[in-house]
Amino acid sequence: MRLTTKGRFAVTAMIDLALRQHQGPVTLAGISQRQEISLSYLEQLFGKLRRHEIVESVRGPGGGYNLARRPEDITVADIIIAVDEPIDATQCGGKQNCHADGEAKGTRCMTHDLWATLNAKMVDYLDSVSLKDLVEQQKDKPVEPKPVVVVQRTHHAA
Amino acid sequence: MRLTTKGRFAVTAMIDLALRQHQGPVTLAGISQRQEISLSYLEQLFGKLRRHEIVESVRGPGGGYNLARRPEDITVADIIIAVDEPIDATQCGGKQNCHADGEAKGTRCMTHDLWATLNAKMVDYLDSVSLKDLVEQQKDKPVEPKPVVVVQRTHHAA
DNA sequence: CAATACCTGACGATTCCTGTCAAGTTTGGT
DNA sequence: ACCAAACTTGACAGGAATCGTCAGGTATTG
Repeated sequence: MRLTTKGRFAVTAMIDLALRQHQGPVTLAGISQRQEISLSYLEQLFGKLRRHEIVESVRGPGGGYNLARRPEDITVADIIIAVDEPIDATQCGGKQNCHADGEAKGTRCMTHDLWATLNAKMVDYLDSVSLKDLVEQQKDKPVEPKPVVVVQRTHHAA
Repeated sequence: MRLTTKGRFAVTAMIDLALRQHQGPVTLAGISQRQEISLSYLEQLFGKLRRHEIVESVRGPGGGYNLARRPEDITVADIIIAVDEPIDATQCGGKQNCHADGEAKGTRCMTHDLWATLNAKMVDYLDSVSLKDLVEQQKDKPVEPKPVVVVQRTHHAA
């Protein structure tokens, strides 16, 4: 799983959509204005989200996008995977020399397990966060001035 | 924290280095051949790793790179941060409109917490894995008799 | 007709990865 | 001791891919 700004934009847009969808279809133009994301980029993103059946579109005046599922059934992982699509496995996914012989036997695919585990952890976490969580979290603390917390070197308590 | 193939290459190379450094300095040419990473790219990567004092260089014939610290004191997070350097905070790190006012008050920096938390989780995990762990993990199960997965000759693209 | 989704193409900017060349350091011959 | 060669790092240039935007069009529906 790749983690870039693309996924961040998609999640941001989806949160905006989730916040407003009770008012009927939400237009991309509105999201564009509120979140300061270019309309063209949103179109690309929502094209992918629609094809992954995360959102549904309504055409014509008064149209826009709706969530295709309940907010609690849409996770951050769903969104990121939808827009980042070309996930490669672990460098050796298709290559035949992953556990191949040769002098580099041990070293060739050493990173396979590492990335697989890392990827699993990330997906695991992102899949545990739903749109509903994000929306509610936002409502709980609207604009709280919180001190910058530096999370560092803590032993992972997964 | 960004997660791209760049970090993966760096970690792969560092594992190769960790495995061989007891034989003296390890050349990038060797790593390039064994791990199939272009020499030029390795040079750039190790330039950053050296400036971050993760590796040390020895010039001249017989030269190469050594770990600057013990394997157990070098984490995957160190490596990825070294080569990916331009970590942005969370989109609003430097912007003043993170918790700014305006009509989009609630939605503007909604993703701040999400990405901050995600980032912390990732760094947390990556920081819990040292080079020593990776090397030992590899030695534990050298070539486990795992069922050969289907060798699909898809586009060899990454 | 107007508003909206939806598609295509093109574009600058940034990043990814490779190729080539210059500079430094040790080795070995003379 | 000296010079040339071999080996290595270090730095610059450039193509390839991606990122994000812009402009234009078509289709659908109120």
